[in-house]
Amino acid sequence: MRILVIEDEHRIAQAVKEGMEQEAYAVDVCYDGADGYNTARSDDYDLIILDVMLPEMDGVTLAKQLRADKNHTPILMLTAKSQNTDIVHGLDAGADDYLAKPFSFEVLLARVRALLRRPHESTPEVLSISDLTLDTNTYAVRRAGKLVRLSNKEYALLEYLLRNEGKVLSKNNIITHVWNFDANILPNTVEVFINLLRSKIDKPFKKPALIQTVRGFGYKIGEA
Amino acid sequence: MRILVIEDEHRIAQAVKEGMEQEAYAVDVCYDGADGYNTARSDDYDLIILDVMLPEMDGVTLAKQLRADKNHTPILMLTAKSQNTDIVHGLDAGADDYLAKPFSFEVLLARVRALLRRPHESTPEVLSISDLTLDTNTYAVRRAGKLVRLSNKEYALLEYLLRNEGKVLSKNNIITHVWNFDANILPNTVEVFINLLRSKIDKPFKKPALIQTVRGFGYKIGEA
DNA sequence: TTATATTTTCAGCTACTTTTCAGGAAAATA
DNA sequence: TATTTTCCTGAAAAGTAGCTGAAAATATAA
Repeated sequence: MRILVIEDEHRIAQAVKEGMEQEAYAVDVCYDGADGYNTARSDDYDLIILDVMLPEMDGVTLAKQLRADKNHTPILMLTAKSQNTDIVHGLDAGADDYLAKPFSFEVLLARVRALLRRPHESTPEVLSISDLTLDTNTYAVRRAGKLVRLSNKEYALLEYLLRNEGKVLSKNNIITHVWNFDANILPNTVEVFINLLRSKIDKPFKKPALIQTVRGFGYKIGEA
Repeated sequence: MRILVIEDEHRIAQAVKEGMEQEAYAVDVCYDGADGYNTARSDDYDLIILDVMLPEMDGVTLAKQLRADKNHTPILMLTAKSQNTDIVHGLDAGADDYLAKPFSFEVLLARVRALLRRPHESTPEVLSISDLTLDTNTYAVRRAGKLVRLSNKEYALLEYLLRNEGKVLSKNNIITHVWNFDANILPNTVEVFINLLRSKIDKPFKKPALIQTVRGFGYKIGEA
């Protein structure tokens, strides 16, 4: 899950970025509206967290522009304490929810999850396929009932695969979604992590492998 | 446990804040209704203490608004002595309890405790797991029957872990819940307090440790 | 005040994670 | 069959998370 944060207060941007990364989201940050608009346009984000007050281009204009471009990425708008009129403009402009500053990280996280859930309406807390389960609450991953210990990146990769079950994901797609777009990662790193995952959830089990290579295109998770 | 106090009389607000912090609650204060509404909306509090008479937005309206937003945080409403009609309006608007000014701190504390207990209805006053117990009334913590002395923060941390038994809590999550959201605390401080707790409730006992590290994700309390 | 306890930061250490590298295997193409 | 491309994989290198003893800062008590 990739999130774009457009916020000129570095302190807040940084806090949001770090917190979200902790939760295994890939986060990019832009510090002004114009930059944010371009980045949002040229990249495929799952959510945009957008401050109203921004240099270069304000949040309301930015949201309007994106919607005019037929970009439907969910937008969570941040408003300063007493800019209640902004809220109206914001929702008007196409934002999907708003949050007044200062906010707690927990609330932000709850809203983000709600927005990310929305399209599928009822994303369950436990993702699963065949006898593999991933519990987003406890971060516990099991295959055939056996608990499997995964590192943060391994977990993020598996979660991304599971959320796109059956779909073939290219290495670049995986890099941009599991890592940040400004992360300078070789495609081979994805191969290595696929390998790590396989050696933990596929190889030890005498069962049909769940992670498939689709030569020339990427990887997918699925049965058979 | 995080409490929001919305009260324009600084003297009272201050007294409540200090008293509650003494009792190991994390307290934030807002001095007018609009500010209070936004803060309550954007933050995940466990209880709101709300004055009826407020500048910008009165308490009854505020409570109604929150309930309309589907915010179910318990509300304890403060009314001036002879505003008995307010009480009716207040409870009508969604307040869970009320208290007439002037009140003694002890009474306030008792009500707060009652309200914090209520949501789960059957939330016991004694939290426990395995042979560890934490009595929210007396603040007594025991492991294997032995009384363990904890400092304020240690207690708050343990209580938070116990109230989320089995769930993995990230360091950021812990910081926002056990400290105030505007607290500038290094993640390492959490590590240090986990260490302090362990040295009091886990290490001295030749038993399986209760506090678990989930590397890359956070901590949880639970058996095995 | 001085002493005492609590809270917070700091610095060093260890183990684990992440990333790169280099060579080899497998599949596709000529 | 040789060549090219893509992927796999073991191992080295670089980077990071978490633990801990101790010091510094802060709060509380005597």
